[in-house]
Amino acid sequence: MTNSTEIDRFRHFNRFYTNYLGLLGNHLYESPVNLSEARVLFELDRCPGASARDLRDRLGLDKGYVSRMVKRFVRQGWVEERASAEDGRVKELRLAQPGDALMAGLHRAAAEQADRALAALAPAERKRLLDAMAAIESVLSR
Amino acid sequence: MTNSTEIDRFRHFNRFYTNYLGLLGNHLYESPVNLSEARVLFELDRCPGASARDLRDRLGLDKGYVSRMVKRFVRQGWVEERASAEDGRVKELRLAQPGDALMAGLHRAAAEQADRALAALAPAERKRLLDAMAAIESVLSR
DNA sequence: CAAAAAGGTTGACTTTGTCAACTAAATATT
DNA sequence: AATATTTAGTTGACAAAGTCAACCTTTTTG
Repeated sequence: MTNSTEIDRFRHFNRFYTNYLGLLGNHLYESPVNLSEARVLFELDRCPGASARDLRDRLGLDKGYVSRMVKRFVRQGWVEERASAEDGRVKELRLAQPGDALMAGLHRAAAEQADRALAALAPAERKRLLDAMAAIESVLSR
Repeated sequence: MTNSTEIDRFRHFNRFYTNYLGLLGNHLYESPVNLSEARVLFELDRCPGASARDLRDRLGLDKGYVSRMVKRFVRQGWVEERASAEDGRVKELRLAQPGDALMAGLHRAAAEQADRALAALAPAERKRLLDAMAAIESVLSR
């Protein structure tokens, strides 16, 4: 059993950061996609050729939800699908050009927002923040 | 304009932690409340006597959504409301005993989950994680 | 080959969240 | 003091987000 103040600190941060991300995330408004959709597009940007299965595994989304989402993205021309050579059941998904453009816009908006958040900090604090983020990720990604 | 790799690092962490919280948050399943509801109850636990207005300000929720949520909580006996002495429009909200019990259960479940996450780490890593969390919170809460 | 498992689709549905119009109380304006 | 404006909360109607289970097809396993 972990020390209970450690548990409290851990939980406190998670609440804090849930709130913080909620504030940030609201700026995703005025975009044509919601958070889950943005995550899917982002994943396809990062991993062209991923399958719906990959997406739902990596992002923890529902089967039917992803299926419909992808279908809509294809209809909108953002994503294209092509049958996998190895497995006749799966479709490889990748961003089509309009999807790239959309992602570029999302990236730009997100970068501007990140910039605003970081620019408010003194250089030393910014370093402290980014080092701490790297530390967390390094500890938790195992 | 912030250094672009700083922006990338910041955004990278936010994506990473969104995923991480998503994984954690799914354990809130098998609970009778969803994330927003849990946040509201948590806030009432922390700040007895808060108004619906306080809740929607602090948590960024919709007026009508909060109103209905509170109404349901009252019906379920989790929350009690009493008219404010100073302002006839507002109702002071606080957890009733069954709400306290519910919160205790949520706290216990969340603590167990946190414990599982932390117990998987070596003491040195755990310290590194918690220090990093404290650093982030201290930098960002200004 | 037959049976079981896995990827994906679809219809029906629930949950979650939003919007705008409204009531009543408080505050500001003349 | 009377009127206008603003604010807390409520409500109906609705939209968005997400879930569930049945189903078809292809692949894998026994």
